[in-house]
Amino acid sequence: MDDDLGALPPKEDFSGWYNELLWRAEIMDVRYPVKGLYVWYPFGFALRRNVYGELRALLDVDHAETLFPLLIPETELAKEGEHIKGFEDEVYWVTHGGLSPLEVKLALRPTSECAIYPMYHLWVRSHADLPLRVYQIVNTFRYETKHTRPLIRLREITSFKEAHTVHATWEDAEAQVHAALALYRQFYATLCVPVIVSKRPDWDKFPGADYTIAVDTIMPDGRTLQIGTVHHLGDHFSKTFAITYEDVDGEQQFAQQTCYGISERCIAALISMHGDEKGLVLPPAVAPVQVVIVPITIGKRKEEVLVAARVIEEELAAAGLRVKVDRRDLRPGAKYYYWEMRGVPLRLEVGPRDLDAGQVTAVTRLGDKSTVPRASLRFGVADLLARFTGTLTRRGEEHLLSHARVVDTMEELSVAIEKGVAIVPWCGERTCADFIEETVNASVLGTEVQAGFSCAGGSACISCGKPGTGALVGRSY
RNA sequence: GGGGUAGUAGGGUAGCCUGGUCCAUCCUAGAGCGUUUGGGACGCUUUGACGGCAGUUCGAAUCUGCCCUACCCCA
Repeated sequence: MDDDLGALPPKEDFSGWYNELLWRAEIMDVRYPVKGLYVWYPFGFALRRNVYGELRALLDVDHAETLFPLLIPETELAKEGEHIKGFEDEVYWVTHGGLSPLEVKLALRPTSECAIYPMYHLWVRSHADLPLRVYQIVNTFRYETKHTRPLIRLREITSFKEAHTVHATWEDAEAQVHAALALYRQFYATLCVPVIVSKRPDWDKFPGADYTIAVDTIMPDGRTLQIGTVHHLGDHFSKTFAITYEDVDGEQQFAQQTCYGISERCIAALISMHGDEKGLVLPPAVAPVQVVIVPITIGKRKEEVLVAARVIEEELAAAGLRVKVDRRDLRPGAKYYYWEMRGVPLRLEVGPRDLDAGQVTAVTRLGDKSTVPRASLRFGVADLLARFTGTLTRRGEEHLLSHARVVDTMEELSVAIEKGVAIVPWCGERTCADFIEETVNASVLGTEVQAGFSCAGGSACISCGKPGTGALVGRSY
């Protein structure tokens, strides 16, 4: 009766749309009986594997993957005062082994500095050991008290990629900060997710860092989502954990460090940026299924069509594509909706009419329909996928542009903040930031803003009128 | 952090005030059989639940207490 029964809630209702999409597309099952912990469905996990595969490939060029323990003794965690202050409210503690109380409580890592740096103390001996670049992909735990949300605010972050580097000089470490940012830009480019990079205000930096640079994106409702951070740690932790090296002159020096991380929020961003009311829309680079073949089997020619579909599957698989023939006993239309929900970039339809015409019908996830000659199918498919990626990138950039404004009055800022982010001149003083935040009910997210649009604005601080520079203001998740 | 609303089968709902014929109902839900297949097929058969724990009671989805979970609003 009602043709729209299968559609998702409108994307304007972002919360409803997001929650329903996560289970309808089989990304996360939110029914696990502990608050803030969720289950990856196999399909969601396949997506996760592809996304993190891209991240690994970028890191593996000059980082080594490793794995440190989940448990951190209280004695190590408490060493760095500023750091522990930033996390003490949200640490989970292991207090017992069986029925016996532990002599030293063990923390479930909220992040791994205090697990890794005691070992760096042992590993780093000489300038020849530097730079040291290591990363791991692990789960971390934070006792979140605000509303938890799958992939966005979790008590168990299941997919935290954290890199920890050690360098001889502060400048070397700063160069690593820039290298890490370049790497993250490249990562998000493969996901077709546009980003805004900015330097967090001093009061919002990572506990124990010299400074923090963050990567944000803009969600469909205009709120920002922090999807990556890069921290220059200076010698803050190396002094605490005695990470020293012998320089060329034989002198002991404190090392300079950085760390930077990305969590499964990258998948929340990916899903939210591209999805629509039919479901996921995935870039070919990470789609678990890149091409789905739907055989149109009618009556007597059923076998012939199935054979043709299998041959196409083998041909495309041999070309390195993730391809699947949907042989289930369902109407073709039901299969179209099924794969659209799961974001498959390209659907190929093979039926008697296509066989007779020596072609294959191709429909992209965004609904562009064409026919590809059977003889040059490989190239036709590769071309369609490449164009599809280009379209997603362009759409993403347009979304970012249409939700960002450069303004220089409080009135304009109030208006802009209703729909997205704004760049406003700010003098850098905390009191002015507080005033801005209270006036428009948003946050001053950062300075030295880099995005795919001009960030030049007036220079008189929007609050006090003194000289200022462009600051990013928005409401964040 | 403060306030609200709600948890009934895979999903959506009714029932709750007023405890008892309640075998509740709908669905792109599951299983089976058959006919089908160029945008969500149809018929028949069938499966399955009262968030958890305790209490009141002859009897609890319904009343009481605690806990868990989810969603919304405000800071």
